[in-house]
Amino acid sequence: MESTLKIHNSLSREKEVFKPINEGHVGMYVCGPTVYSDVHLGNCRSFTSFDVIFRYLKYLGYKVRYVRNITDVGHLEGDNADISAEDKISKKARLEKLEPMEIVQHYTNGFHAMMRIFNNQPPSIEPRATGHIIEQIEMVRSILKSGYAYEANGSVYFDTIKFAKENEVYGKLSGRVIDDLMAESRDDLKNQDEKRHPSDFAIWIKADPKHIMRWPSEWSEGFPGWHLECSAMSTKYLGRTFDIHGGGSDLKFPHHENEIAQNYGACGCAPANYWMHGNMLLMNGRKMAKSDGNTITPQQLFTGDSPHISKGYSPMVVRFFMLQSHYRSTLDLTDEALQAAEKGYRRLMEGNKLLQSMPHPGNTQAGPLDEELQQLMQQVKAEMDDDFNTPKALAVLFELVTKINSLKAGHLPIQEVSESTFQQLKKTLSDYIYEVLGLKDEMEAAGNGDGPVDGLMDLLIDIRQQARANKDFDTSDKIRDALKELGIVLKDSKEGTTWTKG
RNA sequence: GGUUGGGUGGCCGAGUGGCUAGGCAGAGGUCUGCAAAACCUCGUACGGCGGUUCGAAUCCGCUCCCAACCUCCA
Repeated sequence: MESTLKIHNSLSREKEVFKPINEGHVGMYVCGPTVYSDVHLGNCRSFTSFDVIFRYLKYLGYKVRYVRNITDVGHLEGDNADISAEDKISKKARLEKLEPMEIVQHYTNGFHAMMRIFNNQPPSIEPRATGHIIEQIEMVRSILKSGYAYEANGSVYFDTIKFAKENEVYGKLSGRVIDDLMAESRDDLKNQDEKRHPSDFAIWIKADPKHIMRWPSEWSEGFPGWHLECSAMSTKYLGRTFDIHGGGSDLKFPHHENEIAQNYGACGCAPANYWMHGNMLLMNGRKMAKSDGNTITPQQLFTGDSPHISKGYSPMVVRFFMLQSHYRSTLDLTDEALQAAEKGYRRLMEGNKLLQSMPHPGNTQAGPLDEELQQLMQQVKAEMDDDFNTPKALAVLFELVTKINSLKAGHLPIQEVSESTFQQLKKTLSDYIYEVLGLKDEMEAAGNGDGPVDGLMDLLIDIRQQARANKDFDTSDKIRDALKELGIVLKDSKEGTTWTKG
């Protein structure tokens, strides 16, 4: 497979030509959610970005194994979390008087439901940390064996200083300066006296007596540290070194940096060739934060039940809104921007619908327009090949929509468009909109539905046409206005009248 | 304080050393019974100050501001 795909690699901070380890196959690991609360809208953006990446890789013909984990143990509360902190799931379970696995199940279900609402495809494998305790213990053993970890009071810590001294890789991804790291004195340890150095992190944590989640091991009854699950599960399902590792940019440090250290520590090799990081979602130019009220849940966004927005926006409008920015840029969520996205989304979908309903007249001869269309279609792919540039790809799709509308209106000569280009255009547009970008048509289409509505609409349109023919504009406008009240918009054209919802 | 990434027209958002991004909003026009939709035309935008260059929003330096992560303080 000749690949022209370029991916921005966070490790090199440059766009690199994508070369998979196994020709035609891609192994991709994306850090999934810690299921201790409802999905955050920012997470939805991140997973949507990787969904499009997953979709496009498949569109290119790759056989993709997409692994996205569920973290259901090990992620600790608080900053610089360690032995003194509490596991997020465990804490929630204690507060709500539920089994930890009830918490996990509840929020996993919610997460899945939300992914479906955003039309994100499920990953190929979705492993859970608690389902891979054995693999994680195995990995702790390997790291201990290679000398990059030490045991203290039943917990096991990764020795970052030793690792950093002996390997060039620590800090490379996040740009940490190792000298600064080492310069931190032992006085910084405070009550983390089990650690030899502040930057060391736990890979196995001895459970204190009141901790609910615990598994036996040779070091203690305890649980694995956060970061370890991803190292263990990516290795298990994708191999020691695989193609793409993704996640939100907030995971670069410490999570991904430590993951890399663990994998090197366990097998002496890099986990992934390409690291990809999505950027954050802002609202009104500031970060979303519950503390100052600058936050909105996906549900509120859909219903409009929030002081930050004037109305509800459908999931596909939100998805389209996200796709209009590049995954590596921050995206500012504002009411105005969402309104613009809603109109843009509809314009795109209407354009495609119109195209799909247009017949080719036959007897045409390819002219300049034919070539122009061919060029635009190639450009869509070129934009996606350039580090999944969805905003540029969309811009080109909009140029095609303008052409389509002009063809329909007779402003552009359809005689210049060959049958094969026309069919190709139909396929390209719908492939990109539905398969690659993962948009869905939320508007009920006219004409191809079932049930009595279509018949009723035909009748109303017919009555209105007659009224117009009789210059009875009171009646015709009454029909149009009343339908508009019901959310149905009539569109008149030379060929007749069509209708759309919304 | 450190690391990383940003500051683009009314809003969102691409991009690039000289050639139209795109969407939305706005102005004018075409079409229409009137609208809507659609099409055509229109905006001398690139945080600030210097520098390099024939030419910079795009490269360099300084400065201000924003965000994420980390650190410090509490």
